[in-house]
Amino acid sequence: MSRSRDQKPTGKRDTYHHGDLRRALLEAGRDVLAERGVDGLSLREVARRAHVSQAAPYHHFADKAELVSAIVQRGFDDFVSALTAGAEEAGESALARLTAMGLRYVRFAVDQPEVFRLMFRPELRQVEPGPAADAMEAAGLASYQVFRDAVKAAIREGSVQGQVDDVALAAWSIVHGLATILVDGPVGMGDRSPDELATVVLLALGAGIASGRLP
Amino acid sequence: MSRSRDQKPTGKRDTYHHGDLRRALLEAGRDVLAERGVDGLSLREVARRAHVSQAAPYHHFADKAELVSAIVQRGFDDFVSALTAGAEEAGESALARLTAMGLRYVRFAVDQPEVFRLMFRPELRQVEPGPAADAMEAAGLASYQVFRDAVKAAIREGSVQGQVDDVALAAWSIVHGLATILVDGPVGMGDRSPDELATVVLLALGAGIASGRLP
DNA sequence: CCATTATCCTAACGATGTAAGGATTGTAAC
DNA sequence: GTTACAATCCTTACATCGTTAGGATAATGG
Repeated sequence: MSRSRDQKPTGKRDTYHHGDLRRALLEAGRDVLAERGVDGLSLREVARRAHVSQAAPYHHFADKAELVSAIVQRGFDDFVSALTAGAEEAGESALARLTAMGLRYVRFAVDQPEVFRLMFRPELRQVEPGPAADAMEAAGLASYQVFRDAVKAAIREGSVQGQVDDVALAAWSIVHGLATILVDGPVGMGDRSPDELATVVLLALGAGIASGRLP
Repeated sequence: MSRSRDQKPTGKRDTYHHGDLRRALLEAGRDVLAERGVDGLSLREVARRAHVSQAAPYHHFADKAELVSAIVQRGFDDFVSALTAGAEEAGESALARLTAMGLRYVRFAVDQPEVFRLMFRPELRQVEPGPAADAMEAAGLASYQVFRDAVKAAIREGSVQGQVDDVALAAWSIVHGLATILVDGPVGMGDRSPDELATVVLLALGAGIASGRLP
């Protein structure tokens, strides 16, 4: 009743009368996800951490799916940021930029495995068709576009040969595959670091898409 | 009370007094999984389909996790069978056999997406340490070994160059990545068939691991 | 200042995973 | 064949979850 009145230490409160619950729920959701994994992510637990009742989230998210979808969107945003940041660090060479993106891709997965898993899990994308679904779809496509553009630049640069979509698919596949294996894989990778493994894999593919032997 | 007495049309009944519930539960579990996906897979629903009470499964599986783990084991068995069958069809060339396995890999994922997803989902592998966990671990490793052996043969044959583990990781990554993208992917693949896409991707990698440019 | 609307809470429903205790049936020893 | 034992199954119950309904409170617009 009056408890929710004296809980402003969380920070800003720019929206309506209590606090900006939406953002608080999102943050709490990300925390729970990172701590307890996908199965431990319950709406009630999130509400608990935000110090609100179990039904309060329904004023900001239609579903649990919509909360999850918001977390996923945020994940894709960070993902795209990481990829582009990696590319910019890499300098001018389009091939080097592409490789750097691959490295960041794998690192992102290893650093935030739970978010990464959620991002590529379709049953969680079964949110009611609407703005939430569209936004998540767009976020996913955006990250693919960043990757595809880098491939296109490398082809234009001449350091890579082949059809854009073919090369992009191959590059996306091998990087996504490694990331998935490192995160989910039943097979241990010895004591080699993710960066090391990513380099190995990218070199293998790089030799292929640079060799001009593609149809 | 007397209903469970006259339900023998399901087939064999070689175990204890009612029917061989364990097998029936496994089959029902696979059905539910294929029909309603991972989220629709509940122990109670499985029990319902087997015409037993909700608590009956606990005499054959300690957990829901143990049922799932059994389904996953079965999945890995079928998976290994599919891979080796593909290899045998491919003839003598070790490289051709490796490629054929890649194709089967992707096909398996597309044909049985729900099972495939479960197979590579670690939070479902969080079953209590014990025989069930060990069996599932072994099943996963077995499928990797089949793949790795094919890589080793191709290297011995001379059609592929590089360290076994490096090449195996690259090959597994690109194939697993494509499979995952086709099954989970946020990005549509146009109207090209999985087989077509798998060929493209495998060629890209093949050119790399055959080029001798690997470190 | 007042009505409207947004936000939040309490209470409840159905579904789920799981445990406890009792009933029933197959197996085995006599 | 009868009797004891163990395996199998059922009913009941509890905590948790997602979600809805109806009522309280506080911010906003006129």
